Amino acid sequence: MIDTDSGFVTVLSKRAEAAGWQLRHSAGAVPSEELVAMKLNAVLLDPAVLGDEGWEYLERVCGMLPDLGVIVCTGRSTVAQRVRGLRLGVDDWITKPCHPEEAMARVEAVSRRRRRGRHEVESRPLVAAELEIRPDQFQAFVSGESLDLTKREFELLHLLAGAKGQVLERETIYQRVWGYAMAHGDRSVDVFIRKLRQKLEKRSPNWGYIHTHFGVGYRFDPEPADGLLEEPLVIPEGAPAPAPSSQVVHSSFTTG
Amino acid sequence: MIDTDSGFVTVLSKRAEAAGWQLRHSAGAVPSEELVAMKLNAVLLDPAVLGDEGWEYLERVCGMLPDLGVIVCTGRSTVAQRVRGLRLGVDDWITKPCHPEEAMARVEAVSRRRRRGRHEVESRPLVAAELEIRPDQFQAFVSGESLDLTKREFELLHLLAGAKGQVLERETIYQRVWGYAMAHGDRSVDVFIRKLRQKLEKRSPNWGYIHTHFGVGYRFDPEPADGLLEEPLVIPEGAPAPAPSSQVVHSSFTTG
DNA sequence: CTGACCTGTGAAAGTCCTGTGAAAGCAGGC
DNA sequence: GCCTGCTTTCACAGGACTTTCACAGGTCAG
Repeated sequence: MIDTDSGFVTVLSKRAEAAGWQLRHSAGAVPSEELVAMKLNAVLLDPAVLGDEGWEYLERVCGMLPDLGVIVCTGRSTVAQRVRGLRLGVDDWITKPCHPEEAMARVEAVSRRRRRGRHEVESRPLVAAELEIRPDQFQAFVSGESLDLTKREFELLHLLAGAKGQVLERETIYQRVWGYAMAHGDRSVDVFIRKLRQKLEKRSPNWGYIHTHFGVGYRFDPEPADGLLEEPLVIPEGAPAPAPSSQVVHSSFTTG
Repeated sequence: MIDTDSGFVTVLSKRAEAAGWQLRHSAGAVPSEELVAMKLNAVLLDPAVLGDEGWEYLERVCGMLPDLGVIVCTGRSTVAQRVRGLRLGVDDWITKPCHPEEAMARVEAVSRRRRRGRHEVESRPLVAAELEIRPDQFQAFVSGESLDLTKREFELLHLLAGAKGQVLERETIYQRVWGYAMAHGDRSVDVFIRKLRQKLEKRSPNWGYIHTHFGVGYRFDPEPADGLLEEPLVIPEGAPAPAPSSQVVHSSFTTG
């Protein structure tokens, strides 16, 4: 909650506590990195306390944290202002003075819809080919042996595997693993994909798990690595070799 | 939209149309099965028109269609009523009279959050003859085999197939796939059409999918390739294939 | 039938994307 | 404070994909 109206803050704090919510309060703008770190469901703020920076701040927060619920609660406003805010990414706009119970209910409504889409498959083990992913251990295994994934690596793998078969765009991946919007030109996702591929191949060399979709993103789908040609490829002359799939780049083998 | 206030309905209908939305209107309760069938993003309703059934209806709809955005727009109400509604599953509660632009913005905000949660890539698979187009994979398949389309190729095919039967002009195609206006004399669309035809014929030789309309553009419409193909093309001289009706040019065969 | 115009085609030139190795930041533990 | 392991950033090289071009073949109006 970002507001300076101490009466309103106090009342809401009490109700929130009574409802079992965790509420943090600030009297001024909170950098979006800190908002990320707090792992909030939603933020309730009065942009008036930010002065001229209000709109800018709203835009920044909504842009960088598209998954965060944003509720504006402020004094008198024009239709144009409200529309501008809502278009900007604000989820609900309440006018002060407002009944704390209604504010609570609206925060709840926004959070509810936000949660709804979230993947519920949080803690169930996931199996794909030789790979076993155990969210409860933050680790993946191949025939009992750990891949020694770091936290980020694991989250990335978990996300991809959870959306098996679907192409996920870099922005989406970043947004869901890192928790905020990807900066233009950021290559972190690529780097982590490489690390994952390395570790995956080390323990499970005969499978390709992560596929690249050029210009789009990545897709998780275990496939036997048939790169190890069992047949000494004899191709009828005249017939051009079966074009290796042009777009889908199979996880390459680290040939050094 | 479920409301009886014809003025409000009319105004909103116009704005919705202008914004490119599809709006359906009813003056009374719509069974939830029908709501499902309509594949709505959101429903905007005034429970007052449902009389005593209002609450019951709201509860039923919110309960049965948790993924549907529900916005109540009604006359004077108490805090208790609004809180009850929001707790019940309503996503936003607007008080009449309200500015139509604000209503639009709030519907948009609810839909946005709804979509965001699902991280949904628009639309489900599309099937035409032997062809299956899967937006979630940025790829098209014929009997399970991928066509290995690149991003652009896929988008082009997706656009054409989505407008099945309709002739699309080059300018339109370019605008929708490339995202900006086509420069005069640009042949990119033609080139990509050729690539698509090649890949389509490779996997599905007995169907013609993309048709050229001379001087106009292209049209997607699967047609069995006139059985002539099974014969080792011996065509009676002088008499070419059955006279192409009007100006429709059949996709040519790559004879080298 | 002829000329102007449009589309199909193959290939070269150009652009942008991804994989990669390594160095530079950071945070936590000893 | 130093070390260690993790994350982020950087620059570069090889490729995949796009765009462009010139020409050939087809289509239409007169």
